[in-house]
Amino acid sequence: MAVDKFAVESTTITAKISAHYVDNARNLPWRVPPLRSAAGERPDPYHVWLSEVMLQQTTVAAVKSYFEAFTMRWPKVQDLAQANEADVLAAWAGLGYYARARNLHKCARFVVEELDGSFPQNEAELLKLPGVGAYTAAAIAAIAFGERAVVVDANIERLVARLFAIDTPLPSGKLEIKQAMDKLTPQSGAGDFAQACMDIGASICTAKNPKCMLCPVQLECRALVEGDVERFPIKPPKKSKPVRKARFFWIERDGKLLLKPRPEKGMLAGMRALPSDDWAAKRDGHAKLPIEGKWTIRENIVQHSFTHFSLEVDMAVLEDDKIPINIGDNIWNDSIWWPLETITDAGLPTLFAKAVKWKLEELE
DNA sequence: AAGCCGGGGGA
DNA sequence: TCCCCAGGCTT
Repeated sequence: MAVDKFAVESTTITAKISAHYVDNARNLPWRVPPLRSAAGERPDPYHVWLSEVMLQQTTVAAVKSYFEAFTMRWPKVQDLAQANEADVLAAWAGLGYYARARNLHKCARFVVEELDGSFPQNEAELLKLPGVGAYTAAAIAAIAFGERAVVVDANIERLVARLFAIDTPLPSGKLEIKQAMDKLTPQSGAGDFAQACMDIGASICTAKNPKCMLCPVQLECRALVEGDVERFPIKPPKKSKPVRKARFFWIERDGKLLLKPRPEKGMLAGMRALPSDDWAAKRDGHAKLPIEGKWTIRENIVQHSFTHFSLEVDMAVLEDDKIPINIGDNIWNDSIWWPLETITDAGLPTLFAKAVKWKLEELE
């Protein structure tokens, strides 16, 4: 009778990764340490959900302070559900991908109003929540509720592709990777196993310069045998990033700065911002000044890089000292005069925060 | 399947 | 500099 060597290998890998986790787990604010987890303790589903959403395409280092701030300010999902969306967006400022903050708030309200404040306890129901996709649903089900869900994030994708030398280019290769992870995932303790894999992906099986000598499954790794670990996973070629230009408008009166919320769709949707030309609509060079007056143009005050383009920013400063108080309403119907002393509370996305910082330092 | 959506940290 | 990250949603 033929032995499934693949299955034997998977069993060994699972055991070694699980054992490694006991002594090498990262200590993270939203995580129950492995020994307490093995004793049956589970993390607060609200904390798991919040951290998972924050961690989407975002590093642990960037998330930590935001997680602490959110849980301090909104200790329970009911608190978050009662918050104003504008406050949630402002608290999210700097983390990026702001649709996450909108969906977070929407999801909190749904859980409180429709589910009596309890998160769904299985992968299929979690998947229906706004902002919860395939990865996040599996992660919450496994980590918070102990379901045997197959978790695949970028760390696990890399680790598994290397372990089995899966050379099907992504995204097609995702299916094979998920099937391999399915074989690795234990019947119980799927949450800790997923977190163990993610820790290895983050600290050992890194995209560049992997530390294979520290890896608990180096003997089982086919990519290491082949001698080119970094080749996996195979990714499609990256596209070039165009450089675009934007112009911001600095309109100040009595120590207050005129802000204009972004449109509800597109870049930085719904966030408070400096008034600007319509750079986000790929209409560079249409920097028509919003009102008549004495403007000075400061060239290239800020550079900023987004996912699919980078931006060079000019700032037009209105030097008129008799700006009408209702100037904003004359041009836009939703502008705000914000006191410069508390501008850091305005929740400006980093792009605009950089520009404000430049202007305030320029005055010194 | 491909495009859109931020920002920071590490090398 | 470039690369990548505990992805999801829309088209």
